[in-house]
Amino acid sequence: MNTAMSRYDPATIESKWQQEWDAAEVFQATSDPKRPKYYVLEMFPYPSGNLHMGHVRNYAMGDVVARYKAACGFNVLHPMGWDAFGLPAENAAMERKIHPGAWTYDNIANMKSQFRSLGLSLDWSREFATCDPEYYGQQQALFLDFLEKGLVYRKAAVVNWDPVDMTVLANEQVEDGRGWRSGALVERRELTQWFFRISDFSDDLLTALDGLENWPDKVRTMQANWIGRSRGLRFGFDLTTPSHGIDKVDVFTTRPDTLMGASFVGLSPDHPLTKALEAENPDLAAFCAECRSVGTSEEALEKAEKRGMDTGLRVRHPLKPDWELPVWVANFILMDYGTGAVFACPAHDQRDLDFARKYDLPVTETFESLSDPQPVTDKALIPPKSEKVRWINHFAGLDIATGDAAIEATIALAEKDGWGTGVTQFRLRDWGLSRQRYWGCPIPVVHCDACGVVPEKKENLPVRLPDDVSFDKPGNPLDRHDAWRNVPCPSCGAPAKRETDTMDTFVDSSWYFARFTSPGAATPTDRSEADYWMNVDQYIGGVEHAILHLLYSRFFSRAMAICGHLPDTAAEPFNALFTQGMVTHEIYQTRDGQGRPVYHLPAEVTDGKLENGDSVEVIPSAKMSKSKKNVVDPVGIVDRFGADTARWFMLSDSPPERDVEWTDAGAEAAHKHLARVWRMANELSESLPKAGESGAEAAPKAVSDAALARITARAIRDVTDGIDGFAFNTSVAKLYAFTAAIAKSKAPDTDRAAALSVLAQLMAPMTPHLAEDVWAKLGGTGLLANQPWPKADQALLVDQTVTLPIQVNGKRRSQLSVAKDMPKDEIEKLVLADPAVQKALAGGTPKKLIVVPGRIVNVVV
RNA sequence: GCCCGAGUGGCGGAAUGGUAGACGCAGGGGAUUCAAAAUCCCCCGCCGCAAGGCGUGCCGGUUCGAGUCCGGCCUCGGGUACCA
Repeated sequence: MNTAMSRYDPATIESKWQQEWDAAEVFQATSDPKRPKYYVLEMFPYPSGNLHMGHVRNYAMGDVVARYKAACGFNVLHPMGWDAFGLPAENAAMERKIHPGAWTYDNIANMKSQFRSLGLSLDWSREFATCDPEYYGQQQALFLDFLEKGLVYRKAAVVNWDPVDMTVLANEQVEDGRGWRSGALVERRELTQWFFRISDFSDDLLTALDGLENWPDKVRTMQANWIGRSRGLRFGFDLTTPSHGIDKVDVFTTRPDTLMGASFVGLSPDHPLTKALEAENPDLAAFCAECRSVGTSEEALEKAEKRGMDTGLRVRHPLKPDWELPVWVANFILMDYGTGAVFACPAHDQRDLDFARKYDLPVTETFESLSDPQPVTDKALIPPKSEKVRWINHFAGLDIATGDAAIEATIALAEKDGWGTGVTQFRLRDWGLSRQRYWGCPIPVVHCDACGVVPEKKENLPVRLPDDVSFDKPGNPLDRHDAWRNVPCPSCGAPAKRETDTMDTFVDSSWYFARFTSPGAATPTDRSEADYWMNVDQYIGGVEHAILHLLYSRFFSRAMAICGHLPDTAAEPFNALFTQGMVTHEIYQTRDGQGRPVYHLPAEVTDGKLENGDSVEVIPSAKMSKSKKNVVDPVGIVDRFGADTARWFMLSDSPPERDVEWTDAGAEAAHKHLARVWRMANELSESLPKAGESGAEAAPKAVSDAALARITARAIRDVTDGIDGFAFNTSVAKLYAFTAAIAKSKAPDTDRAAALSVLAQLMAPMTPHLAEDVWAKLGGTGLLANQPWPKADQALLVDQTVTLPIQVNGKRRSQLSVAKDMPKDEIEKLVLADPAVQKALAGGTPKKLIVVPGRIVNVVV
């Protein structure tokens, strides 16, 4: 026997079958109205330079679905591209003096070759990068269409400004209120920026969530909370003395029923009245400057210590004009929500209560608990709005009522008496898309002194990014690129200037799925292709995208449908969503001379020690990240074990929606198993008739051995159920068991070969190269990638007898093997005769006897 | 801070409200081998000699029966609108 031929050698078989698939163009998708389509998409990657294990897991899952659906007869679209604009390229440009485009395309080339080694069933003919002018040009066309439909507008908004680097910072570039490079305290600066009118769609985006039945509930809940519809009252507090031409402070509240518990009126540091007061009050100005120095992120604002300052102004209570309330500026009031001003009711709001205690402001209860009437001390009384409470001196005459009823009564009263209006408010804000950066899609407008903001003409698209830029100075290189900026006005022809802001990269990823249906089209989409392929039938990606990316994409699909680029049926673009967990790894750490942590790559650590013998501290698993050096490079794993092993391991053990820990031992076990399957096929192939010999055409078709046939039928059912239910880990477990059963079976080799062929088919979505090799060795005809999915023989799935566990008082004491359809009374007789039951009864009769047919028996004594 | 998840043996995990721990790893024992690697077989939640008891992050509840449902916590993770 030739030893080279008797060992599982993934390097050889993987490249062999990849070439076969390419040559046969198995994965190229062509629209065909006569066939049912299936569009499977994994969130496309950012081209950071290298694939990581999270990618392998994500794309292995998508590949399982794609290959499985193809085997089930669908015309499958499974494309791939690159989310290629973004900050890291500009950082690389600054740090390494390399053009962001060159850096990005190098990374893409590198990652693509890594992708190809994984043997994914991708249609590479549809590949594009969002930084390709052909792509972003169409994105600019979409922007102009949105502009025409009134879906985009400009308004002032605040950004993080680094006064030393003279540049706008992303939230992640702000650390403890300071710029990450300069260390300077950040300031909030107001700029005029472009916004998508996503908030016009708030109601629709919220109610349509109900129809997304194949989305995880958690994602729908998160989106619903994010959109945040709330019913409340908008009304004004009159100032006792008008200030700076302002005589009234408008507030929005979801708890107007607690108005009699009002303690003070609070203003955002960014409220117009605050700003007016600041000009003449240096203390207030200093306080507001401090409030603004924490940056713009909601997290930083909310986590900051709750602080405030009395403005000295007073307002009248709308229900009792002789009741005056102080007006405070407080750092926890957001200008972006409601009116940027609130009234505080400390008795029924924890944050207000903490604030009131700190500044010694009054705390007045407006209702008390029915079950436990206690005065509020340091814990606000906040029962569910559906719970009945006792009202104290309620202005609408309520006594015992729920919060919900009191809110509606208050709104009705306010509207009747004309001092307030019931409104439905959404938390969702319009989507600011302007970015003061180079490496993004240019916003295709021109600023003309005479004509104002003028859209670029569509025939002039794409507005290309200039290549000759430098990153040696802070700020956006487009701002100082006069040759690029200075253009004639598209409308009047006079000298004008291009917009130098580029688009948020979330725009790029909000429609790429639509572009994949016709990546070369001269318009954003080709409607016949989009009509055929949309929607995405299965979308797969990280749960970290649960809100922003998915919500923006839902908005974009609606907007594209309005502009005619997508059918109305694609307003919800993703029929089913699956969110997979992260890949984690232990972290290995030592300390340097100053006690600072030093991290080490897993590859540098053997048995808890470095090469020089130093032992490392093992920190529990965390998401793989470069800075913690707990990354496992897929390239190394593919070189060592093959792509099939990497894929198999990433699909085994952990449920796909949960995090998975990478361990070397697990990878080795996966490899061992694949080698075992290959070996079995190799051995069996030698005992089968060789091609050309008599009987060779009688390649294995069906398993005739009764026991093995039953096992095979069950394996088909169980593995299929696992794939259908996105429980790939249980499919893998069943495949392990099926393999062991074939190995143990005493059935004739032809039967075992037939069973092994089925195993290959079932493994094909996960380990496609190995499966092809086994299939071919066992005499399978054609490419396995083109074979239909095996069908389980239903007759073999039915059990004739069933084992019933017998519980006494809920604890298992015995069991009983009975015919599947034995009547209840017969089972009861057998149960009562059981020695363990007899013993428990001790001569008495059971209080209760529960028989759940086919499942369990419980005797209550 | 707020929103959303997750927590089961030494480890990853399985389990329509119905025998907790499938399958895999690690560990132990054995077979094969001159020896090893590789491979194959068996055992394997904890305490206990045993009978038996205890066990799904913690406390309580519903139920004949709870890992699963409900209430209250704890810890870890994701998001928090300019990271993608």
